[in-house]
Amino acid sequence: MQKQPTIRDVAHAAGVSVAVVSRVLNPGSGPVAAATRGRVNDVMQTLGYHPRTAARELKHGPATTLGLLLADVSNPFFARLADHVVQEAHARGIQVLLMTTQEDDRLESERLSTLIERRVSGIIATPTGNNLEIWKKLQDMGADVVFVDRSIPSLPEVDVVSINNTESARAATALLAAHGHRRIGIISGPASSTTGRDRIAGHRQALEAAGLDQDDLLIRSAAFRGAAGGDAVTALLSLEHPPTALVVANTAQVTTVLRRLAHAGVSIPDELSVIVFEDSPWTELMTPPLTIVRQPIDLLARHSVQLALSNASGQTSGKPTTIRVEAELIERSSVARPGSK
Amino acid sequence: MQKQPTIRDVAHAAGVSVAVVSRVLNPGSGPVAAATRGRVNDVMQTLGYHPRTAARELKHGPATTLGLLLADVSNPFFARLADHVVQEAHARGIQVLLMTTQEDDRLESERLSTLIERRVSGIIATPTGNNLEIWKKLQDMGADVVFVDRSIPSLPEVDVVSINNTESARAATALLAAHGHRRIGIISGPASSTTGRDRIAGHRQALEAAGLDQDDLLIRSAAFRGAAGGDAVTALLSLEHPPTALVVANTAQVTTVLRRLAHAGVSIPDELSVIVFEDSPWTELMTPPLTIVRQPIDLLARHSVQLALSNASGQTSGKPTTIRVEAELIERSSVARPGSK
DNA sequence: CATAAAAGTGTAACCGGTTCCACTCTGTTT
DNA sequence: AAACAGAGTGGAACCGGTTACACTTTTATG
Repeated sequence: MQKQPTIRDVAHAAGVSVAVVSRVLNPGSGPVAAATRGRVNDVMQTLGYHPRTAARELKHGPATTLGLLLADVSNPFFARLADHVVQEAHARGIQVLLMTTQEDDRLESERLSTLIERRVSGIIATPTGNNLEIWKKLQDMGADVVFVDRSIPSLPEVDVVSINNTESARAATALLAAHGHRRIGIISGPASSTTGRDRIAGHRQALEAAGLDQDDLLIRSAAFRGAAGGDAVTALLSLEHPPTALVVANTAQVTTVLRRLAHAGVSIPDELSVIVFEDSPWTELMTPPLTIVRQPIDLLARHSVQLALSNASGQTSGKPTTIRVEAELIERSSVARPGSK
Repeated sequence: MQKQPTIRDVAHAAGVSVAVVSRVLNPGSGPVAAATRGRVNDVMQTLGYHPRTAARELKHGPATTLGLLLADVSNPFFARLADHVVQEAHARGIQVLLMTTQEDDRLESERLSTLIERRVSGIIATPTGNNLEIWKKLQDMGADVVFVDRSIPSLPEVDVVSINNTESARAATALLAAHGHRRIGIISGPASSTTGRDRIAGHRQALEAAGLDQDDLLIRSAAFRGAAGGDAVTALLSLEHPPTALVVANTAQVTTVLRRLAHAGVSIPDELSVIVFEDSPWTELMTPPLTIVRQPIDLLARHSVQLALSNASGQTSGKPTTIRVEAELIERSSVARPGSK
């Protein structure tokens, strides 16, 4: 990497002071004669000058970088979220530092340290649920943290953008109940996650509204990573009274669940009706096409970026904002009446 | 964001000079008495001190940030690539600035400017194919550019990591030929992309080796974005002599192709044998499970990061490196003998 | 025990921008 | 004609780290 020209090189070559060059660089920061501006611009062009972000950021904090801290990006849900966040940020001239936690507390805390050292203007994160002290510290430092998808109840001061998990799960289970199912299973996220808990709560609401028994054996919490979804399926199928319908409310485990069902030779929807929380184009290509809960990822992203940046620009309303967007239940063909087997 | 403590605050509180604090911060940069080190560390702890990356980067270039410039991250292929790149980078203490081009030259050039201004230590990119001058300039600046997945032939000086596209497509088409297919179609990426061209070349090699006619009507180039894949399917199906087998060599268009086939009521593999370049878990869940070409994304990522960083550390071998990893053809059930209809 | 070598520490310059303030030079107002 | 506003510019301090160098104190060596 050979030496790049600095602002002083440009100033010298253009026969002006660095202050003038800086003003050319930041229109509105002071007056510059049109002729001078032209000359400076020409020099910058021929010298191939690019101002260094690092130097600029030394003065003021970087209002130009956003930290995006996700569990992982292999999961298409997070991938699409990342894509939209990046686009929203770029549209505002902001760059995104992407980090992943692999759902691991220790990694999460390391990533957070890095973000603190970078003095990023905002952080959008799917928290693992631990590292409470660090999140609190970040808040005290005045960092603009937004939790997306999940949240941490013991940190009520943080802005949150998520889908209405309770309602989505309620609607899914209600649909199955309406088809006449009386034993409806659910495989949700870990109980330590708000998404996991909220979806189970919604499920229970629907059961109660339909006047159905609440059999805790039909409620399974599976970790986000690994093959926990498959194991939950096996457990459900080997029950004395297995479910006739299943809500897969853990997006990260949908494919492992379906694989296990296929291996077990369970036919959908004849033997088992299925609704999945997942919006991949593949769900429609399955045989039968799957009934899904679609999460409006673009909205999640837009609101998150907006919150992270509006806070940064000092519009601290004081109260933390919680935005809950509605998911959409899309009926296809994986739900039928029970007992058609 | 309230005022954060600086190195001078720490120095003052610990009763030492900033030089000592800096040495504590960077072990190996000079001697510090054990007692002093302890005291300084304690002070940093209680003050909640975090050194600012921006200040550190002012001195030397940032050997700590990598630019990752992808088409988009909605595409699971790029998403998994991003995931692995981030993990590899984190393992080396490097952060990743994620940017997307949406396959748009103008956006690409904007992103590149940003990366130049940040003086990132390396760039891993899937180039759109344009912006030749900027890439060249980056090279002249001594930036460490690595093209991954695709490349630009007129920039032979850049390191490239990709799969062996020609061989992968050849193997796919050869498998279909071995099953007795004589009219084999291919839907590949745009002719402007190396992946698109190379896969078509491999396809032609296989046809020739099998002694089959080369009917250009069976060779379709579809853009990466939009629904071009579906349209290509329609075109192929409405041919006077439609193909009996199809290679979908454009990962971004696999689902649009399959959707169109489903809508057209084409049954796989009875009416049409299919091989897709795609490694989603969903391919195995389809009816029938799809025969696929699996791309070793982890290897692509590992090699890219390695190249981007090894160059950065001054091990410029002089000659550009090209690493080609082999894809794996995984036979499942979407290929059968023709005419079983 | 003399003396060289090494350990421990502090001062100040530097990285490359931004910005406050002083200054000059027009053109305008009374 | 004096007073003044404001455009245009430059000098120098500053942001928060790193580091070359000078200096003092220990420790090792013959």
